[in-house]
Amino acid sequence: MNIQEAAEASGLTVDTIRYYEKSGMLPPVPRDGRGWRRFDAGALEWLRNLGRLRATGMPMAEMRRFAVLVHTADPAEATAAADRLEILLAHRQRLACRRAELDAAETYLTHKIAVYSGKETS
Amino acid sequence: MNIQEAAEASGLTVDTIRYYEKSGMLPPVPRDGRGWRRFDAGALEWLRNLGRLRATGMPMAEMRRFAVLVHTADPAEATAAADRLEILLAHRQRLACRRAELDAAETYLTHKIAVYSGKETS
DNA sequence: TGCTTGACCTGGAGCGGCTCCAGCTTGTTA
DNA sequence: TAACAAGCTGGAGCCGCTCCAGGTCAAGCA
Repeated sequence: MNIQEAAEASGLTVDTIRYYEKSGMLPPVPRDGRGWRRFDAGALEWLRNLGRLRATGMPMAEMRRFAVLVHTADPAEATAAADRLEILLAHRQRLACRRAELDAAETYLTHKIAVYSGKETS
Repeated sequence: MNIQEAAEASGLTVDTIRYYEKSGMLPPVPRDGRGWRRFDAGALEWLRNLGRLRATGMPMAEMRRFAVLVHTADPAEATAAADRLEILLAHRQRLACRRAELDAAETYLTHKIAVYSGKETS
C-alpha cells in the first residue's frame, strides 16, 4: 500500500502522514526499491489510531509519548499500559475543561446575539 | 493608562495587545510624547470585548471584520449592526459543530479508556 | 554629572500542527 | 524519446500568539 492509498484509508492526508513520520509518531516506515513508503495493515491501523487521537485534540507531544509506549513496549508489560491509560485519562480531563470553556463561550455569544437582535439592552 | 495597566485590566497580555494593534483589531492607539501607547476607558472596553470574543474561539479574521464594523460604522446605521449580528450567529454555529466534535472525542476516549482499564476488549 | 534601573518601543524569530510548493527521481505509457 | 504520474526531500507559509535582542527615554541616586 503506497502513501496515497494509506491516506485515503486512514483519513489523513499524504502530507500529514509524512509529517507524522518525521515527527516520530510512526514506527519506522519501510521503503521499496524506489524509496517509496510501503504501509501494511498494522501501519494503517496505527495511522487510523493517530487520526482518532488527533480528532480528540490530543497535543502532538502526547501523541508521540503514546506512540512510543505502544511501539516500544513489551505488549505483556503492565507499566506501559498503565502509562498509556494515564495519558488518556489526563486528556479526557482536558476535554472536560474545554467543554466548560465552550459552554461559557456559547453563553456569552448568545447574550451578545440577544443584544444585537435588540431583544436586550447592554 | 499605559499598556501594562491596560493588560492587567483587560486580561490580555502586553504582547497580545501590541499584536492586536498591529493586526488592525484596535482603532488607532494614541501615543504620548515618548511614543508610549495611552489607553482610555473606551479603548480598554474594546480590549475586554476582544478578550471575550477570543475566548469564544473566534478566528482573528472575523474579529478584525467585527472590529472594523464596530469602529468605522455610523452607530445609527442598521446594516453594520446586521453584519455584526451575522458574524456572531455564524460563529455560534461553529461552536455548535465544535461541541459535536468534542462529544465524539469524549465518547471515543471513554471507550479507549475502558479498553485500557481492562473493562472491555477490542 | 554620570550611572543604573525600569518601562516602553520595534522588528523578527519560534512554536504547534499542519499545508503547500519547488525541484528532484523513477517508472509507465504513446 | 518524450511526456506524464506518483513519489521523494527540504523549506516556506499559515494562525495566534509568545519571546527576545537591541534601542530610547525618564527618574532616582552617588
